[in-house]
Amino acid sequence: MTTNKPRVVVGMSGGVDSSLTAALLLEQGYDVIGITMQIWEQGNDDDEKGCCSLAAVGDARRVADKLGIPFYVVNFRELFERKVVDYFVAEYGRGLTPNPCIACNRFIKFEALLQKAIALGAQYVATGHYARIERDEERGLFTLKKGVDPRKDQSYALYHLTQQTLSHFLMPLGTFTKIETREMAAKIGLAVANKPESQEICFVPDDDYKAFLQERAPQSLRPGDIVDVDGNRLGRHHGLPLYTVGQRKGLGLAAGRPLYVVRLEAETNRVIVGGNEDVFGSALIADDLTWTGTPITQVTKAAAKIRYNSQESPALLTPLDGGRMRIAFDVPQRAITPGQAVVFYDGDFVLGGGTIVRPD
RNA sequence: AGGGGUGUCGCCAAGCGGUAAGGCACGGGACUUUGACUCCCGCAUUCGUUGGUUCGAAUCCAGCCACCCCUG
Repeated sequence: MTTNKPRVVVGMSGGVDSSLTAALLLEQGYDVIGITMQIWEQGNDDDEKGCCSLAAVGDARRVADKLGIPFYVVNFRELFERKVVDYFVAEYGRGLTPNPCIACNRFIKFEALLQKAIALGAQYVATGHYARIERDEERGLFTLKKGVDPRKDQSYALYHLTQQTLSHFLMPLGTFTKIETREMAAKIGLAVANKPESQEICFVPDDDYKAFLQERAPQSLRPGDIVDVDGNRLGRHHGLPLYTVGQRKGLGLAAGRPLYVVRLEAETNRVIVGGNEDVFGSALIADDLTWTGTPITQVTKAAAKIRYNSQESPALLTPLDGGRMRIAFDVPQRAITPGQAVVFYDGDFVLGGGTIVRPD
């Protein structure tokens, strides 16, 4: 009954990506086990969304059955609530803008799911992310690279991967484009081949995070002043968590020209607004740094990416005391947002990243 | 109480006799494994009000109303 085939646990969400991942690894000769993580109670289970939607257990199970692989459902609800949801709410409460997907990857997939896999006798965990994990034999290191499909590259959200975790992860879709994924999925007859892309925050109902905070942390929504960069009081806001740097919609201010959030001032509970030109900054301070390989300990040129949906940009990285890093961009960046992640690249390689503390 | 000015979409604002620009805000959609940005679409049968002139008025005339300024 036992074989020499390496065993891999595939995190199956019920979507095309993770489904094809399982199929591909099976084809490559792995001993594949499918696992769907239960992370949140979802009221409306006909609403498919999120990379890890509980609602999709049915789809995941059907794919597993079709592939003929063992399938399990694990309950990570408590952990998810603590590591992702609580973090999400707390960050907003501090006037920051969190990225829950990154926290989920870091604590749920890279830690909890991996532990589960090991407990099941697997050496690997595989996900349907569009990123490449390769082995650099010369240096004896694992590397994390961008996915080859520039439109789908998800390496940014994976920067918390380290040598330790990289050695246990497989992301076979990194060398394919989304189009190819769908074609392959259709070719082998996966019913989920044409499921729509996941999006929005998986644990927030109706894509309305503001209503979610309203219900879950109403005490964090304290009204305050909206002030322009010169200190003129322009209006009132309904609570800092409802806004983020660079935001235009929702201010309700008719100034003849668009106004954007320049920064959130937690100490005074004020939202500072200005013109688009006021939203640009050329440097930032980051902390909570992690590295995929060798840490950067001296001034280094690299490319840095400020948010999921943006291009990385050339910058000078300067290590500071206290585990911090100063990132100075060659070209000013729009809406440097505290709480978001900054990820460092060398070409296609992810070097590591950190959390944006503030513009500098 | 006199004199002057102004009243066009939630805000700002074109229009000056020929059948309501635009910006902001707002709503919807697209994009998107976070929040944003961006893009696309929508958004006054009606111009303070009542009459009048005219083939035809937001645009001309008169009364009324409201607000603003000045003088008392």
